[in-house]
Amino acid sequence: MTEKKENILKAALELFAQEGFKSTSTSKVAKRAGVSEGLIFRHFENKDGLLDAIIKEGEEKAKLLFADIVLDPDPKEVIRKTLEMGLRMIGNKEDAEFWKLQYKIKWELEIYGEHKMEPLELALTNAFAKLGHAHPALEARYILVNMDGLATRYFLQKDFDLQSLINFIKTKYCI
Amino acid sequence: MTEKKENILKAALELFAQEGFKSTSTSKVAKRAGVSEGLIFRHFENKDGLLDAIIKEGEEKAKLLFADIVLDPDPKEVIRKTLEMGLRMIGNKEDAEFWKLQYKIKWELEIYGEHKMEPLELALTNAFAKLGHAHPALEARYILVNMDGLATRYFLQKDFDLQSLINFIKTKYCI
Amino acid sequence: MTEKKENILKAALELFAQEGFKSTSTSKVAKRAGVSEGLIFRHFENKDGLLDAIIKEGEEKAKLLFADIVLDPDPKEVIRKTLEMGLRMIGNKEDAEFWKLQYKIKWELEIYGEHKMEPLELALTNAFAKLGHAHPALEARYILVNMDGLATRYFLQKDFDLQSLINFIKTKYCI
Amino acid sequence: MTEKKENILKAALELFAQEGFKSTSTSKVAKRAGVSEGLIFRHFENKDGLLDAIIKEGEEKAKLLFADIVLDPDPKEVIRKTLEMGLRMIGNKEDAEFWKLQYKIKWELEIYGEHKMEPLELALTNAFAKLGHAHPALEARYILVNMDGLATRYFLQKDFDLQSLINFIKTKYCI
DNA sequence: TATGAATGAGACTTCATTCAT
DNA sequence: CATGAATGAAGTCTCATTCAT
Repeated sequence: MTEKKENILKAALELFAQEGFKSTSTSKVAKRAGVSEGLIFRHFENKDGLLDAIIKEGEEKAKLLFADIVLDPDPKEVIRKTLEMGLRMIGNKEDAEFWKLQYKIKWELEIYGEHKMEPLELALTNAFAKLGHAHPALEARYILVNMDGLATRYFLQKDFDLQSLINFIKTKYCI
Repeated sequence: MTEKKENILKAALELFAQEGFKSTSTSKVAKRAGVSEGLIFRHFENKDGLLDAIIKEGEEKAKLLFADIVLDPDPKEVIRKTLEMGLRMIGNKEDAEFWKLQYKIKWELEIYGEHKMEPLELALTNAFAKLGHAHPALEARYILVNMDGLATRYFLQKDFDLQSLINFIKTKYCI
Repeated sequence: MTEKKENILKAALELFAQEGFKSTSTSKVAKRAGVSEGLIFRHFENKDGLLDAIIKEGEEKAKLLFADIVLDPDPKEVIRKTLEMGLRMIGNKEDAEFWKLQYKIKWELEIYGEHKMEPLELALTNAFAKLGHAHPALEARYILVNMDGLATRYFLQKDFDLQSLINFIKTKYCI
Repeated sequence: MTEKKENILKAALELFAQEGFKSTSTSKVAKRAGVSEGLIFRHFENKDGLLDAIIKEGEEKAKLLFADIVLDPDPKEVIRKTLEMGLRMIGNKEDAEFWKLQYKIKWELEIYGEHKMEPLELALTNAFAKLGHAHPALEARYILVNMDGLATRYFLQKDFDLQSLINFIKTKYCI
């Protein structure tokens, strides 16, 4: 991957996350990447191809993040790590941008990509079962739905206090 | 409000909800509304004005919905009604479209409109306080964050079972 | 048909005939027509649509031209008119442009449109049969192939003397 | 001439003949030739240079073809060979492509290259004179115009029966 | 000789908006 | 109130050509 190609990906990620996919013109991306507009098409064929490349990169990131949670044998840890996933997602500016884009894209393109969450949901179901909960599958889904709610708020509500709400939720799960 | 003006609003609501604001051209709106393109601008000045009109209509709807909840003196009822709000939102096709649009717009324009939720959050805080919860404000926020998560899933995940998850949450609040 | 729409058709005909379809940009057409580029697409949807419109106009013209020949009961007249068709095609600048375009398009798009010639070929076959020729169908085809050759030369060879060659051919058919 | 240079010429000939000069991008040529795009410019300077090279090759081929006709002392043979030239042009796929390109180029660039035909026209004039025709120059031109008509039909009309029409023309010249 | 990344100009097309009717 | 022709800016994408390697 050449440096310019990486610049394009980075610029596109930033702009798509800030202004949305449709609202970001390829010329804006090129300008921010310090690159001729044509180069975008040489490397990614399409504007859609550029988006795909970003999403693909995202799936890799998500896999890594999930792997650490899913493979933990301690059920309490699985739950704790899931809840803290949100905080890790926004640890640095680049990560935050990346995850914000994931949600923006979901809404703009209306694809949830539930299959990506499946391993995590299964691991959580398992964890809740081990801990003796009556409806482990529902508990698992519930906690993940929570994460979507938190993301919605964190990314859209300027002064949203993510940290304290996550702490509060943790107390609910006795963590 | 003339019939044509209403057609425009209806067409715009449908299209904005389906394809997003940016992706919907005024000509598409006009075509679906069975109206000349110019008429949109006579009635709403610009495309943004059309969106504003739709959002404004939305606030009215939301106020009505919230009023019923906020004014209930029974704290358990406040919580129950809040949880069931989601089901009411999607009772008919038009309502579902309307609420889906609200979320799409939020993500596309990145305005959460937290002020609209304030009365409801206060009422919930109050309710949890009456019921003796330790952190009524956090409980209130938590439950609303949940609603956003549910909406995210319901609108984006094709086979999401909203009903059973709401029922499950109700049991958590002993309702 | 508004005046501007006609200007577009006229400008496009001229430019397509002079420089070819592919080599003529829509912006050039718009400029020559004294019209905004967007208007071309409002009226004709596509650059291809613009070409189609021109071709369709052409078919009408050709029909009129052929009708006069085909309907003549005198076989000698049918042949004479066919041979002189070439001269009529180039009677004025606009007609010449039009017919030149027809040939340019044929070669650029590789569609001969043989069905358009069928009535004429039949009429000629008939005429040669009446005159007692041994192979009327071949004579008919031969004379039409000649016309294509004449057009090729007339439009591509700067100093080609169409008139005298047509006169010469006429003597071959004793006309 | 290196192998790659020949590949380029071959690919360009094929593509220019199929899709036209303007419609064929240098990148398409490079791809079909299995060569980097830059190499085209190293060998031919520009796209026009590539076309020139192809045309120049064509003139050589035409010279060879004409030489055999022009040098024949028997006037009947000159005429016969001229008439059969068409069939020889399309003997194999590569030849057909080559000659088709010559015509496509003529129409796309509007250069007839009449000088190339001059020797042949003179030889034909001579032949018709020897045979005692009244207007040998016109006869010569007429027969060549016919060839252009035949080429037009053969290359553009899918089901055109070249052979039988050439045979028919031969009978006209008592050959 | 040969590659392939990179460019800049320009192609076709869309779209919000204006305006005469 | 309503139409629809018309515009100009901007959007996505293509392409001949250059250049460092």
